Amino acid sequence: MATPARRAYGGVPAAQRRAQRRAALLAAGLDLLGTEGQRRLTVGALCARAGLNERYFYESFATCEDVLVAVYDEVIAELMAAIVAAVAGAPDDTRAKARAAIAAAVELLTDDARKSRVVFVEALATPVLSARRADVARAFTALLVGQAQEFFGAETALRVGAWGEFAAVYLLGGLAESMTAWLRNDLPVDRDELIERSTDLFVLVGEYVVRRG
Amino acid sequence: MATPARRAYGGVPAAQRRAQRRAALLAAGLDLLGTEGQRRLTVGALCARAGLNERYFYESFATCEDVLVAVYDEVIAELMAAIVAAVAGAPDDTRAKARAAIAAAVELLTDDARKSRVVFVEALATPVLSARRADVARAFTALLVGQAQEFFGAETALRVGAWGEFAAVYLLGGLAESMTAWLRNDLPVDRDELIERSTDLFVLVGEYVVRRG
DNA sequence: TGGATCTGGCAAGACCGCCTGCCAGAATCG
DNA sequence: CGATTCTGGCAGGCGGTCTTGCCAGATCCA
Repeated sequence: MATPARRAYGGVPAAQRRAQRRAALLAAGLDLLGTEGQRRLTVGALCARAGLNERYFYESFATCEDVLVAVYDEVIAELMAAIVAAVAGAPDDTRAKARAAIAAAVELLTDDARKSRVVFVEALATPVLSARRADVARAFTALLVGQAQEFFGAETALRVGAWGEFAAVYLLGGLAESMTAWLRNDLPVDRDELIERSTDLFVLVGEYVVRRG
Repeated sequence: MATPARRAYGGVPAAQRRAQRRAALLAAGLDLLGTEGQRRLTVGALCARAGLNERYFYESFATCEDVLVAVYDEVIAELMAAIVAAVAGAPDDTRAKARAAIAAAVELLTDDARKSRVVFVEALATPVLSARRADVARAFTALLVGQAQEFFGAETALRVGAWGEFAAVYLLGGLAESMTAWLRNDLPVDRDELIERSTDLFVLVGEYVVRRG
């Protein structure tokens, strides 16, 4: 902007108006990305859905890719926070912790199909996001392995090593695929069964890895 | 074409030339889709990579989406054929059959990273392909459930039902995620271990479903 | 050899998205 | 009130893609 915002307008200070516009763009970004997909995430569509003039796009972002990244990071942060909170609030028991984490993820991502599309579909296809998704996958794998170590003890953890990481990747991939299949109505179970049976598989595989590692 | 091909040229009959051009476009399509992604799959790029004039695109396809679908179908057909052949040639034993199928899929998709990208990435993001991918996922799930029924018997299969389908989706999702993680060098195992450990998990989950179904 | 067909190259017109710049009206501050 | 700033709308140059049409040279068939 040639003339940076300084003055209050409509009783709202300049900094807050900027923040509101940025938030409106992000909300529009989640909407577009989660329904139409990355191909339709254009400056024009974004501003039209946000009810803003195109000029204001460049006030908050330089390119559409920046919006892509910001939307993705927002959803991932929300997901991480929900999982961490759920695990912290669950009873001190392997299965209860696992169930709480799975339930938090499933509920967040199936309550809002846009978020699930962002995480499971759009994150893969765009170059900028795929690198980020790899980081996220590593983080979730580490989180899962770390949780398992807390319950099975550090000595067993040492034995587990690559096997544990491999199993964690499998479980996360299976959870992702089962969520997308469920959202397509391709899994003849209700959401509670989805959570319960996923927990069963997490526990089964976790115990198997410890036993055999 | 205003004047349909009739005459031989360069010693090659018209129908064969058409088929060669179509095949060249499909090869270019796999190349572009598997490296650059759907965004770069344009008429111009396709014909440039195929060494053809843009006019010839419309001889074999009406839109770029048609190329997308043809490339995807080709890869899936190849994958299905490799799996079916591997299963048919394997010893009559649960684990051997499972291992053969997994090895065939892993080898085909990791030998050619373009195919893995088409199947695991591009198939999700494009509307035309995502519907197709859902069909493919159902087919693979049915194939896996069917194979399991052959070994555990029809009576147990009846008990298994939705549980078996759910577990099959999980295993296929896990296999997909582990392959993409392996291709990113995020799994500290070699390809034989990837196959062997995947087989372990398939057998583990399969037996669990039958036991508990 | 002459006419028909095949081939690659090219360009034009249309559409779409990007990004900048200009404008008039509304709201604010001194 | 007057000057400044904020706001939405819009137009235009730029680049990319699509699709059709034309052309000249190469090749084939009669």
